[in-house]
Amino acid sequence: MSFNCRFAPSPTGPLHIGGVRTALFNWLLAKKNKGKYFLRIEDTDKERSKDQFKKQIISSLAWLGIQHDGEEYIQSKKISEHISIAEELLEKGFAYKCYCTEEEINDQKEKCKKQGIPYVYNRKWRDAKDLKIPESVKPVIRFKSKISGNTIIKDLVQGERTISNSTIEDFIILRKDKSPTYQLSATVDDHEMKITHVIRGDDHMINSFKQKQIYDAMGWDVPNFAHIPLIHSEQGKKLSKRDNASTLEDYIKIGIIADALRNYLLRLGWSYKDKEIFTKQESIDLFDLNGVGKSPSKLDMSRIYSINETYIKTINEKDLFHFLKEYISKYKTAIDQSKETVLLKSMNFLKNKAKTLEDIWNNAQYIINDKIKIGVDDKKLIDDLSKKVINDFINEYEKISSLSRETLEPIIKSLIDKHKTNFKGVGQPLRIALVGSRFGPGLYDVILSLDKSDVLKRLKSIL
RNA sequence: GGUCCCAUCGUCUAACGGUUAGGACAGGUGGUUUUCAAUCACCUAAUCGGGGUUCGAUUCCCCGUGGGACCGCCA
Repeated sequence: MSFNCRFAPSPTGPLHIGGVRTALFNWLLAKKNKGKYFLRIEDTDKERSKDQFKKQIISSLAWLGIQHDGEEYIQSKKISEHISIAEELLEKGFAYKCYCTEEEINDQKEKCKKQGIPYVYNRKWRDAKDLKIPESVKPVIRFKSKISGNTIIKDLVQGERTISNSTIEDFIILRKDKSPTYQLSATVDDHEMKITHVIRGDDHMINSFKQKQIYDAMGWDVPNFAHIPLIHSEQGKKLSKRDNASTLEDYIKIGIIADALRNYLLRLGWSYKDKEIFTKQESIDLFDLNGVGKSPSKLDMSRIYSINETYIKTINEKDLFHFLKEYISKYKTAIDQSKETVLLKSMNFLKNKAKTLEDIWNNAQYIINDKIKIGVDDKKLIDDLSKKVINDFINEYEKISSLSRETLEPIIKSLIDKHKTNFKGVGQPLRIALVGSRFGPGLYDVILSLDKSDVLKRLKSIL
């Protein structure tokens, strides 16, 4: 059996984290089964579709490492084919022209609302031999939905789903301006693209029942459906654009790395035993629809940070540095080559205190900025004794010919003895002078990462 | 309101009729440490309620309760 999957977003806004997960699941299923994964841009809403969003969707997915097979499929280019299918359905008697005006429909909806009964289009023109066709009204084409019986979909995630056909109205497939609606376009395209597995959000369940009827009418094979539960906000509602941190961009901005987010999204709604960390290859090998749960899951920021931290500490430092550089070039100010060299050498300890790339950036500020800023509270900690300590350190430090942890350690120890204090009494003033804060990387790491002249300059300037 | 659906620690989830209900994140306590972090050890914490079926229900069925999705000439 062949596996053709697709992700079909509409470019009407930035790519949503829920959409990203849908794309991931489609990609995973295709890759696992040696099938194809396609990207289809559903841009038939001319008003709201924007080219910038199309680009953003493609680059976001690329960032995550989800590469689609072939060219992206642009739905708007296929409109004439969609229209001809609508006409075919009309000819074969599976669809009909409806001359109701929008006002007429709205009136009916109003009435139903007042009476508290559910609105269903009254099928006025479904079998309207006796009705006079109004000259002034441009018709829409409606699909003749089944009136009785049930439709069953064997959903790969949800199991067997049944709906009473009477609850599905005669939905519109061609608008009065002759443009196809989603129900038609998506169905025709999925058929044209030979899609075998449609993985999409649970909010599409009803659409699958409608679309199945189009497949049946055309005599086409119905694809397998898998409706995955939605991702909820912390408030427990379907994620909307108003929720913060709901677009991919928001996570990239705070310094989440792609593999970590991919791993997080993978485990949101899917699981494999007790395993938490999956390489990309493992996720392909182990993924299957049986592992997808049925209930919606909430976004958990602390989990994202935690997985990101795991990745930051696990991946090799060269790769990490590469990600950091990419991050800096996008969101921070550029740094020069010599600083980059120091940074690369310092990754091994800068990363230890970081949950995100932004944390690494912050930890590295004392390297990046020649002029360090000392906080007010930290400045207060520099008393006369501190200055004596710093001064003593300078004298000893200047004498050292080869700098290393081994040569530095005896100096610190002797200063602790001399001033009858503890490590904090010596380390804190030095760290403040060097980093600008009493918090920071390990003292030896700091001293060794800076040039000798730089260390002296910083220490002297505080005296 | 109508239709469809979901329900295990705060969160993500494991246990596909038999476990002291497991893991991870978060939270807490303690050890270590060079500040902050990290790390190590330990702890707290869940089967929504009620009925069945069964020798035995987290698991199967029914009814409540709670939550969600959909109800566009948007996709």
